[in-house]
Amino acid sequence: MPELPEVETTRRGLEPWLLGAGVKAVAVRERRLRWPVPASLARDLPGRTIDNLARRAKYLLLGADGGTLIMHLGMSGSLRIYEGFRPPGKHDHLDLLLDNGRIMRFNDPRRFGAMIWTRRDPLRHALLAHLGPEPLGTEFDGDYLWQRSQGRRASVKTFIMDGRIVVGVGNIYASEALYQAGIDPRRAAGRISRQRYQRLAQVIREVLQRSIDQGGTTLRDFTGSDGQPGYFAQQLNVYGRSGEACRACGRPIRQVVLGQRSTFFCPHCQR
DNA sequence: CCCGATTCCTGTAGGC
DNA sequence: TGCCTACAGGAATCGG
Repeated sequence: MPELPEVETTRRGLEPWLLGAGVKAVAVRERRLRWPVPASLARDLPGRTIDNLARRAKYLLLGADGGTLIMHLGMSGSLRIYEGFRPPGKHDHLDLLLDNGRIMRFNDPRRFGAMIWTRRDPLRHALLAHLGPEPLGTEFDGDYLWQRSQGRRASVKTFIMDGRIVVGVGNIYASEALYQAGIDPRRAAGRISRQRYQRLAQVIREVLQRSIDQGGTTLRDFTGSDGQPGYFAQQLNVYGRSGEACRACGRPIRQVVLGQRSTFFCPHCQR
């Protein structure tokens, strides 16, 4: 499931093929994604040249002559580059046909992904306007987290997964970061010291950066834009390891549900 | 504002 | 082996 490292891996993989390419056509085979794919996309995008591929949170922003295709991979989406014609397979919902002979193809079995076309500043789009800071950016640090946590009674895990607080920390990395920081994920966000938030902010950055360096996490089916899996799964300490031994203390990893999401932690190492 | 529950969807895993 | 059900999750949205 694509979290920030997987989206960044995809961005880096796509960028060299897309920058400078002209869009010849858009083929939409399935409009029913998270929101309906707008008909204006197939009209407005062809004829434009792609001049930017940025990431904000888990959104990819494909800029073309002042317009932007806002893309989200949802939880099962992937974007790949193919050379020349290739028959579309199941769940291949959308193609951009490029004038360099390549195709950018969006595949998304669960259709939680999104393709949105805007001619305005994408950062002002309702979906992006109220997002919190990037975890790898300069605004994000322990003091910021601690400030925002004051008075909050929801669990710290739910807190760091809230995109209005900080973006890009999904279910896997939330469990991993809290393990690294030694914090019980069930603890109320507002009852954690400033000092521990310093540590938490630091490990959030570290775990995301390390995963990007490994090409992301492939649990089941994530592949980068070249079809290669990511290798970070081998470094997961708690996620998906319910009942297995904690790598630090040997006691069994526990699984609970927080905010309707499975949560993994070591009750001994995390308090 | 804050917070938890519900919702979208399909592939896969587990039970029988 | 095959059928059926439960579960997984990003994040918008709703209800309290």
